[in-house]
Amino acid sequence: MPQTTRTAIPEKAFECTCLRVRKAARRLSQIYDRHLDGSGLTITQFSLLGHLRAFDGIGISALADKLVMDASTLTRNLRPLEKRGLIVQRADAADRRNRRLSLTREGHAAFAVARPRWELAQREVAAAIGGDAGRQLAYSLDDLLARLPG
Amino acid sequence: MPQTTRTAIPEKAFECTCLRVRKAARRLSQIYDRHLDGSGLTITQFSLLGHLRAFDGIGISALADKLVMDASTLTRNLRPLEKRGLIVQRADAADRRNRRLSLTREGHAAFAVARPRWELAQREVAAAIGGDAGRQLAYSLDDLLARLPG
DNA sequence: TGCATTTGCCTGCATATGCAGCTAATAGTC
DNA sequence: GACTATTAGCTGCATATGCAGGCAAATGCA
Repeated sequence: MPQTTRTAIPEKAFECTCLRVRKAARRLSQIYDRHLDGSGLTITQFSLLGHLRAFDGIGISALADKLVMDASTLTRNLRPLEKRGLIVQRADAADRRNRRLSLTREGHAAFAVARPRWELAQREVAAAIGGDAGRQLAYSLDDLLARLPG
Repeated sequence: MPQTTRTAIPEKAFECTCLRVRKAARRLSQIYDRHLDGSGLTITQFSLLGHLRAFDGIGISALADKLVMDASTLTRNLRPLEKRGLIVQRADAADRRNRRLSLTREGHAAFAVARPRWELAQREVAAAIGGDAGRQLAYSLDDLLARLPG
């Protein structure tokens, strides 16, 4: 069937891995943020506090690496949290370029308040996609990140 | 081994599906944007032009749905493209609330210039994660989006 | 010690993201 | 036709994102 349409208009747009992942990220962020609504934290901020809880005293660059995020973005994302007193940064005595990040008591409290809401989001997503698929997806994404270093 | 550490500091932060997908999205966006550097388009803008190419005359809301994106975000993302003359919007004659989006000749040209660069990024990622894993990931993400409607 | 390099972080700029709330235009009902 | 409800899109606000380029502290080397 040669050239039935000269200017072919495909029903579907091209397949793009990046777009797919970004769409999923937007949908998931929306779901998590809705669950966190009322906790005073976005999912970005919750993840941040969670990391500071696990890696107390970590510096900006090291944390940015863990989050696969530009250090300048992290600097700015920390600002509202610091202004609200949820985190503190102090210069490292040994190397004053380093800014050691820590949760305050209020930061721990905010995380604790948000955590059950986060768990509901986590469970909702796991239920929707299925346990096996969820584990498979987690593995795939970790593998992707491992194979595509910055 | 009871209570070796009272204040347990886990070596790893919590497992969060949302964070994982967002990290992957950031890494992939970085890779695609670097490949597109010099084309004058970001991967966001390239995807947008690609969709307008496939869905000529589509409205803001319908396109936002396809992109899993808030309509207000899309409105703003279109602005720089319109200012540069890559797209046009005209009110639908039949329903003047609708703003029909189209690529201009310059928009088609910009897409054509960027496309081979995008293909390189696409191939680089596919090579890094492997063909089977790539298809599996695409399936998983499409399934996730289908199971988690807005 | 002095100087070049590297490292850690920040700022300026531009774009990306979504929610709440708004206006304009249409559709539905009587 | 008039009133109401719905729909499409935009604006204000706040946060999220990364690159280029800057500054200051530390390091390496002569």
